[in-house]
Amino acid sequence: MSDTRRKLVDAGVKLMRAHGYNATTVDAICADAGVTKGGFFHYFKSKDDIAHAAITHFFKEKSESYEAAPFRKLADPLDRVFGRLDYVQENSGGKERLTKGCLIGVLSQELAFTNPEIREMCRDFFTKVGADFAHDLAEAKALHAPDATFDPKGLAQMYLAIVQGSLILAKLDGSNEILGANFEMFRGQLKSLFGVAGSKATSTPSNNARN
Amino acid sequence: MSDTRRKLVDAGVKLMRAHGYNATTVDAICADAGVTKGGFFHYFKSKDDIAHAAITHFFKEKSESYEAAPFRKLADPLDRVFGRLDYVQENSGGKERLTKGCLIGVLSQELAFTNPEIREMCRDFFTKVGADFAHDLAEAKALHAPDATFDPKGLAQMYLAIVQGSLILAKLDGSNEILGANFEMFRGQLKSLFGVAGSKATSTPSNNARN
DNA sequence: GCTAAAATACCAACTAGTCTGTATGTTGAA
DNA sequence: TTCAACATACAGACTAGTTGGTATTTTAGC
Repeated sequence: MSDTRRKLVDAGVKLMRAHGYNATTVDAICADAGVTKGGFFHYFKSKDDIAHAAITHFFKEKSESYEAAPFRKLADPLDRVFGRLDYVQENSGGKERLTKGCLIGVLSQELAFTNPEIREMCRDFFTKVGADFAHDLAEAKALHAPDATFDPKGLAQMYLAIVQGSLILAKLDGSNEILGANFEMFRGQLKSLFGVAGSKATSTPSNNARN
Repeated sequence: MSDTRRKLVDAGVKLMRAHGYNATTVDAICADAGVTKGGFFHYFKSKDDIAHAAITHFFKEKSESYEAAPFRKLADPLDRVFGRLDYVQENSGGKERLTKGCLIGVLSQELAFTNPEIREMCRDFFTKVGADFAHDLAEAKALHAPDATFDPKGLAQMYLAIVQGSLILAKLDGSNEILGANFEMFRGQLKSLFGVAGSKATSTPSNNARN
């Protein structure tokens, strides 16, 4: 893969994450990547095209990151559930001034009603991320709370909404504290649903990251 | 207040809700309102200016709507808590094809890093909506669960995140079902936190709206 | 109560600048 | 010499905002 192309995609992801699709100009992407217009249109046939590439790249990067994350190795699925939340928090910027959001969330808001292709790509992203989490939740339910009535897929959707909503609020505060606070509540809800009294899940090694 | 100005603001709210700030052109607002450019710039000194007016109008409209909502009249604060959720659901579009989101959520995503004034207006909106809900939550806590450890303000923030996050996901689905599902989960969490066994809150007259 | 002046409410056409995308040129490697 | 990988320059469309005007309403003097 060409180095120039990669630079352009990186710049596209970075700028669109921060400012959205419409406010990100091709010139700005070129400037950030250190490439001229000719170089840009050599690799992408339109601005729309680089948005597709940005989403694909963003998804791939996140997938690989989460695939290799420490919580994946935990044997107990419920530990993986809580471990995932810790991991998301650790990788969400922390305390320094927040200057980016979720690319998919931003593009969804801006283009869902006008760009069906991008809408489907965003939908696919959330479907896959949600299904991945739901998988752990279902395993954890089978193991720890087989008689509970909650729906793992519904819980995963709730997780997605909390993340995306928290990121919007975090943008306004310029800090990601809100994500941590909301995750802490979500953990409580999960513990309640899984019948964790506060001993099992809270004492696992991966579940004390508070950033 | 001039009728023309009101038409422009209505068009601005409508178009920005659906497409965001940058994708909404002044010409489009004028066309939707049936006014020419000259008319527009007679009432607003810039595009930025009408965004301010749109936020103010949106906030005022929502405030009045919620101030007059039926749940306000309920005596028990916990009933008001659940009644508010019902009310939000009822007024969030329902089943027909979704063509709008939350103006404040959209503008936050797009402008939080580039337009400090609008960022503060959005922040103010969420602060006030959150405080309003937190007020009921605090009263409900004092009455029903004085020994519980949860923080009403934190719960209200969670509520805001769930709404905003659900609206993003709803845009992708073209339906608001996800908001209903997530609210149902949130109700469960609230019941758990307030120690409602399923009898008290679920049997109140206002808490069975499922749309 | 009438009228002239002034302010308000708008309109149509235009400007200056920005944006995406194209057409054409250059360069270095195979 | 050919071709991929860029660069430069520019065309065409679009956008925010301006200008200069006209119709309508409001105000003020008599």
